[in-house]
Formats: sequence, C-alpha cells, structure tokens
Amino acid sequence: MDSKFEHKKIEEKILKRWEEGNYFHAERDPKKKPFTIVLPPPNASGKMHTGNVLMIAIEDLLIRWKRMQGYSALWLPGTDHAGFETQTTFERELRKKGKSRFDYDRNTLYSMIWNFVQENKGLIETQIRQMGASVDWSRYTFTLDNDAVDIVLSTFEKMEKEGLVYRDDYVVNYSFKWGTTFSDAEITFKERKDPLYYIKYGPLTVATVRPETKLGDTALAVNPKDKRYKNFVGKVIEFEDVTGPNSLKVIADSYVDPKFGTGVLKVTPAHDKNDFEIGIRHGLEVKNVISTDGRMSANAGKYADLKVLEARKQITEDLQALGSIEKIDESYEHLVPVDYRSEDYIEQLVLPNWFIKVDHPKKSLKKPALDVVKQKKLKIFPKWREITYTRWVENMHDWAISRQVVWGIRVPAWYKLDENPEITLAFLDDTGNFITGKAGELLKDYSLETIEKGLQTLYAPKSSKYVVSKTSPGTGYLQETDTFDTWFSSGQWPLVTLRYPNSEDYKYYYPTSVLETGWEIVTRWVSRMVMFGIYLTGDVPFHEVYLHGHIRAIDGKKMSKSLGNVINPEEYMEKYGVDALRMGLISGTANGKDFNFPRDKIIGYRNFANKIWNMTRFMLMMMEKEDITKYADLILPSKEAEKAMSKKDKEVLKGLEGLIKKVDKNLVKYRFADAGEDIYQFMWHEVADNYIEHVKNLEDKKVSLGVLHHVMTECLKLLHPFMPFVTEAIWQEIPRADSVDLAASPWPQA
RNA sequence: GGGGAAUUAGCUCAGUGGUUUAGAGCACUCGGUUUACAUCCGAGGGGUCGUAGGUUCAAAUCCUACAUUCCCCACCA
Repeated sequence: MDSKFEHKKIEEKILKRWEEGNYFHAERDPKKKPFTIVLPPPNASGKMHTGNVLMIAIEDLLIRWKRMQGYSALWLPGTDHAGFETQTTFERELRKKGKSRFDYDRNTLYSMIWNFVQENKGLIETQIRQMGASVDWSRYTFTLDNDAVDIVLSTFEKMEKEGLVYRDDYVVNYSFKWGTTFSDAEITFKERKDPLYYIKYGPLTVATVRPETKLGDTALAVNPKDKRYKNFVGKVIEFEDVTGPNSLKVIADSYVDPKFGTGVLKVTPAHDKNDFEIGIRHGLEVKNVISTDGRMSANAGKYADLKVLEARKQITEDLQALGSIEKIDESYEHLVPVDYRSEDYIEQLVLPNWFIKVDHPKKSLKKPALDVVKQKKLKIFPKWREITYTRWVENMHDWAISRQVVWGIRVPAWYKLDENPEITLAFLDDTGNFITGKAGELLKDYSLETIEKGLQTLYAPKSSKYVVSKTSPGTGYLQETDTFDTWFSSGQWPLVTLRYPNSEDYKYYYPTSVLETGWEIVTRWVSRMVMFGIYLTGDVPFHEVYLHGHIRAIDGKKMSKSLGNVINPEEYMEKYGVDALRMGLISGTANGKDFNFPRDKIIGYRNFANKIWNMTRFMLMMMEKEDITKYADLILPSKEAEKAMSKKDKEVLKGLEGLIKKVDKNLVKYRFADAGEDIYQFMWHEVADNYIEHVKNLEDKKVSLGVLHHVMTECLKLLHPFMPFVTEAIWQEIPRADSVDLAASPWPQA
C-alpha cells in the first residue's frame, strides 16, 4: 500500500469493480423487502452542481445502507428535459449564430433542441457515475422517452375523461410583436415615464397609467385597513363613464397599498396579473378588452378595433370632456414589462390555458394529499418543513398545466380547423415568411399542409371544440401547440420510472420508500407527486420525504453567477476526492437547514480517508510481524477468545457495539451528519489514538490483532455508505473470510 | 405584503424529551521525527448561549416582546 491514500489512483478502478459485480442492479426478490428511491432527475443537458452532489451523497448513503441490510434496494436514475431552462439555453446558442426561435417552425425547433440535448446529455450521466452513485442504470429514464411520455399522456386522457381537465382563461405575458407568450423569466422591466391619470369614479378617485383598461374594470379595491374608505367597502358606486352610466362594487383586499395614489385600485382582472388574482379571491368577472392582435376587443364597445395607444388617447379625451380627470401627474416613473429580445412592450392578456381541477367533488386531488400527511402515511423530515407543504396545498387553486414553450410534452388535444375558424395561427409559409391570423381567413390562402408544416403557435379560444387523443384523430386536425408544465410530467416521476401500471417493477417497488430532495421544490414537485400518486394508484408515491438544506457559497451568500461565488464541485472532487466531498457535504447538514459550503470539513474528511488508510497499513504491518498473513491465522473475537482478552480489547468491542447502534439510530432519523461524526470520532480517536497505540506496545499482539481486524472491518462497513471509495479500496487490502466486495457485504449487527 | 428559519468559542456549526464542568472541526498557544499517518501525536487557552422579561426546584433549550440576519413566495396600479 502507498503511504498516502491517493483517491485519483483508485476511484476509477473501484467504479469498474462495482460495475463488473453488477451490485447496483436491483433484482425483484419476494424473499426480500424492497427499498426504493427515485433520483430527482437533474437537467439532462446540464452539469453537476453542489446541490446535485449533496442529493446524490445522501441518497447513495441511504441506498447502500439498505442494500447492505439485505433489502432489494433500487435507486432509479433519470434526467429531466427541463422544458423552459433548456429552451432558454438553446436560444442563447441560437443567438450567438444570429438566429432566434422565431426563425423556425415548431417541429424543426423541437428536433434541434432534441439534438442539442442528446449532444450534451453525456456529461451529467458521467458525473453521476463518478460520484459513485449506486443507481441502477438498466432502469434509466429520460422524461421524453417514448414510454415515459406515453404514461403522462394516458394520465391526461384519464383526467380529461373524468372531468378533471378544463380550459379557461389565464393571465399570460403576451407580445403583439412576436405573436407569442413569454414566460415570467423572459420578461425584463424597463423604466419609463408615463402620465399618471387621476380618474374619478363617482365619489372615489383612482390613479392609473392605463385609462384604456378601465373598460375591463370589474371592481374597485381598497385596503381593508384603510379608514378613509371603510364606509365604501361592499357598496356599489355609480358614476358616469365614457361608455355611459356605469357601476362598480368596492371590495377590500390587502393587496392594495394605501400609500399609492389615492389608495383606491381599479381592478382589471383581464389585463393585470395581480388584478387577476384579486379577481379569483373575490369571484370577479374577467372582462377582456384587448385582443391578441393588439387592438381593443368587442367588449370595448365603441372603442373596439382601436390600437391600445389610440384607445388610451381617445378615452383620456373623453374623460376630460366628462370632467372625470381630477389631475395628471406627468412625472410618474415606473417599470413596464418588455420582452427580453426586442424590449418591445408586453401586454398581460388572459388566454385560454389547460387546467386541472384540484378539488373535484368526486376525485379531489387536494384533499387526499393533505390527509396522508395528517394521518402520517406520508412523513416529512425535518418535521418543521411540513407546514410549508400543508399550507401550500391548502391554498392551492386549480392548476394551469399548459405552457407556451416548444420543448416539452405537447398537450394531446386536436382541433379541427374548419370547425374552429376563430383559432389564431402563427406559422412560416413555404418561403419562410411569418404569417399570423385567424384560421378561418388563413385557410382561404394556405393549405392545411403548409400551415401544419410551418406552424409555430396556435391559440384556440376557450369555446373551441377539441378531441383528446395521443395520435391525430384524422385529416383536417391540428394539434395543440402548448406543452405541459414540467411539473405535470415530473409529478408522475415515481410512476413513470417504475413503468406504471403493468410492469413487475411497479408491482414490487411501489410505493417507493423515501423521496429525498431540496426543500424549495416541496410545493411544486412533491405535492404534485403525492396528488398524482394517490389519484392513479390510490396509494402514496413514497412513505417518507427528506428535505435537505441549500448550500450557500463560502461567504454565506446564495451562489449566483453575478456574484461570482459559484462553487464547481469538480474542483473539490479532483483535489480532495469524491469521498471527502460527499462526506463533507453530508456533515454540513445536520438538521436540514441551509448551510455554507463546508470547505474545512471536506479537507477534514480527506485527512480522515488518509488516516484510515494508514491505520490499515499499520494493522497489516503488525499482523505480518506476527505471521498473520491470511484470514485463517486470525484469532477473532469469540466466546473462547474472550478469556484471553484484556480490558482494552473488551472496551473497544463495546465501543464498536455502541457505535453500530448509534449509527443505525441516527440514520433512521435522517441524522446523517451525526452518524458520520460518530464513526469519525470512534475510528480516529478511539481506535487509532487509543486502541492501536495500546496494541502497538503489547508483547503478544495475537488476540488484540484479531479484535482490531474485527473492529476495522465492521467500521469499514459502517463507513462505506458515506465514503464508498476509500472503504472499498481498503477492504481489498485486508485478509477476509470470503472474496465478497464491501459494496455487497452485509451491514454490521450490534 | 404573506410564510419559514437563524442568532452558541476568533471562524463554520452541533446541542434531538429541560438536569453533572455547554461540544466538534478549523484557527490559536506549548511540547513531540516513538513500528502507519505532519493529511500526524500529546497538552492547553478560549463561551454571562442576540437583548429584555416570564414560567420552573432547574432554561442555550419552553413562553412573550424587541433587535439583527438569511431564505421562499407574491411584487407595486
């Protein structure tokens, strides 16, 4: 053995050994109990970050521990298509070539992104492997694999059949220029100076920069704590409007800032996100006054078909004529949303989206998701995180599952164009020109084939007729261009990875044992998996949830590119080894709280790896001197050997027994850092500093070396799930009863 | 604005059901080349547990308020 433990020399060798042994492949065995974890799928085209490392370290620890305990331990790997994120990354690449997503039809863009992901997919997979993650690669799933997609589509079909799916309006960021929606992350805000109009609504006055949206007002709102307007709450205000006599109800909502303007807000649910939310809270009507073509809609009455800014001008003049404008603040500066590409104005519009009912009277998704937590069929660790889950699920309203991005699973709904002339289409014609308009008009000039081939987006009004089907229901149909929210598909991840509903794996391994992930996606991901799991199978998708904390940068701040404090885990793997990095991160998170990147601990555990390496060397050296060269030469602890044992021998054996108990106890409670710390303290300070120093000076070492051999091999087993590489490497050096590798060895019994 | 959490040694953090002298790692001081390991060994210094009250025989731990910090969600008509 080398005098130092050199991780770089052994990591690759050990990996090969494990793979040749096929230890990570789980066999369904009726005699064994299953233990299953699904790996939260990292972005397929991304690379390993510190959060992934921690996640893998914890899950591998659990899986190796249970595998050694004799469970059929299955760790299901996979990667996520990461819809929006990947599309954005890809578009950045396109921009470098002077192109954008608007230069391509939907299908071409999709296959370009597909190829991009395939080219970049290898990195994260290699890194998962290098981490020593004992995942079962034979059961690998990518979220866009055909059979994975098929399960997701079947779920949608089932939900549609059972009345859980509906289409409704939802506020989106819409660009008239590009004829498409933009996600929140694609929006930036630009500072602009606009006149702020103080408009009279009978006895009340409202400050707004957008008088034209008053046509879509369906209430006035004040803050419930605002004494000035207390008497108006609940009353209906009557006033003379530009369209004639009008009336609006006054509601109280804490969203309203009493300090802004007059403290009275006009609520326009159709054209403002916050107003939309207020509208939901108070059951207000959504009155759409602006269309996707950038003109006022039919609801705007005599202002219909005017462009937004023309309407603003006209309405302002009409208000002046009515004497309804109290004053105009010309120096008002505010931020307006613009698209990230051209900084062109973004309008908030309500457009039809696909929704899932979460509290359907017969098939509620929400209620059972809360019940299982209350009834402890699903346990959340650490316990104090539970409230995040329950509160969010309690307040959850219907879920908008459609997204206007290309990179994802397309909603399997089909519209017959000639039956839905009101559908808005955007496509590239045969010569690549961008065309947009209503289906009824466009079909006169373009063939369906041309439209389908060049199709970018399609907006079907709420009332459109559609057919849900995995494949085209016939000629004349166009498929919905919206894709599913990532969480709609990843919410079915435990079912997808186990190939619900007919596979043997599903029957044996479902429900899974533990779901381990970062706490920030409890609401978005965990809650959805619980909902889908119960909805489809009647049972929870996992019995326990463990939520780890976030790793902050060394300076205690959140890692971010702009601060330049992002830690690349590869650097630490390279420098200190995978084991040290894994163990260091695990020991940084004692109780699921956020923590700073524990560089000192990583170095400390690198030293520890070297320490146990040298303890082994020394033990072997002493054994050799005593002519103990094979397993059979050892006097191992037994009833008989006990008579010859000293107090020290018995003490260290007792210490080992206590350690095994402590480690098991802490692992059951997800107290990984404590378990790791216990092993560290025992091996270094009890075994090395105390016991080995004692044995060193003995005249007759035979009995004690047997004890030491036993203690060392048991400790290596305990440590293996934490630091798999160094323990396996040492294991190979020590004489043993059989040739079983450590990864396949049984867990110590106290 | 709504929600979650933190405040313990110079630094980073444990302290899980309320009880001896409040622990660990790093850093620091002193001393060590003994059959492995200087990525080592031995010894040591360092804390009125954020502040103020309260409950109790007993509080870092439970309760209340305040201060400071961090994070999540929603974000200004």
